[in-house]
Amino acid sequence: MAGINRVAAKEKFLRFLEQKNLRMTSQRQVIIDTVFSTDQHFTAEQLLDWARKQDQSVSRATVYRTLPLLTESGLVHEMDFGKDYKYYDPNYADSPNHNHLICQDCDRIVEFESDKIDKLQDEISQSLGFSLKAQQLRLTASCDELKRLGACKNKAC
Amino acid sequence: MAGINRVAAKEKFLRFLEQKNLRMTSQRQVIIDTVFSTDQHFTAEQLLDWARKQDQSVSRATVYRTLPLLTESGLVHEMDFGKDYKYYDPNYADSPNHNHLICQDCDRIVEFESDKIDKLQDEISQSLGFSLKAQQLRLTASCDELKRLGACKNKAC
DNA sequence: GTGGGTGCAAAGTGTTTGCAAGTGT
DNA sequence: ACACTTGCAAACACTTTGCACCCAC
Repeated sequence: MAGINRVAAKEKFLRFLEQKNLRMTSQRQVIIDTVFSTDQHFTAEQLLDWARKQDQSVSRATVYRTLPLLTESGLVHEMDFGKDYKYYDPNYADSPNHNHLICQDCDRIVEFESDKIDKLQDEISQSLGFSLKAQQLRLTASCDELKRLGACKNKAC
Repeated sequence: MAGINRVAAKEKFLRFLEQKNLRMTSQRQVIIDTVFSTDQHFTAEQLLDWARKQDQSVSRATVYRTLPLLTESGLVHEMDFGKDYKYYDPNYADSPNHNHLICQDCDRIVEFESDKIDKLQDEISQSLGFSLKAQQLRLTASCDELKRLGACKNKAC
């Protein structure tokens, strides 16, 4: 499903820039092209690599300066997967409420949604006297396939 | 409820050290005393401050070297609240399954538990082919009291 | 006595920023 | 033209580490 709403996302980002009186530059173009042509989670450094394959002139500084714009526009979310660097998730344009399961065996990240959990989160927030604004649910799990077969179809198992 | 299981936690940590052939030193003593006499979340730097009030000789290096031991022992959990530094939560000894709601208005952190959510998380992991090992749920919310009264009984509202 | 522990300061690592030059509108 | 942007490299902030001395067992 890589970048199924790529065009829509890019347009939305353009509107975001306009509304904040910011400019579309060739570097930003390359960066958002890169971001919205994948559905993988990525780090700043990965994004820099990818973008540079398309345009050598993109600098680390510009990547780091563009990422906050992307998160502020809501098209990309900053994620913590327990590592020392931030991950960015470009799939919130398509599925604004999704959650993550990280396999501790193979580092695979599975995205999932659950209306039931969403509902419970809302109820809990209300009962504590708050209005829910955002949520982040991260499950860490181990791969049944690995345990059963001694290997799974992913990376490092 | 600050440190209700303080003694138990300290004993458990002692056993953890023994089992790994590590030693109890006066600095470690001070650090764990400090950790288990609060139920607040804290940063490394805060812990250093607190510990130094009790014993000037505790160094930043020792704090940073002790924290991984505390997390490895399971008595303290490393938390990400979206800041640039790690937070540590000493309440997992008492409530191993709790979750967090962070108020975006006043930065208050509320801990809560939910059997229903725990159960759903297990079901979802199973259905995806994994066995749940750990979970982290973080709700970001805004304070109803603030909205209604223009102020809430906490810090910065 | 020996192997782990400590404090100090230097080194790391991911990220941010000041500056002078460049560029979209 | 003006204000926003860029690349570069230096600066940052938090955390980790090498080393010589110290101390718990």
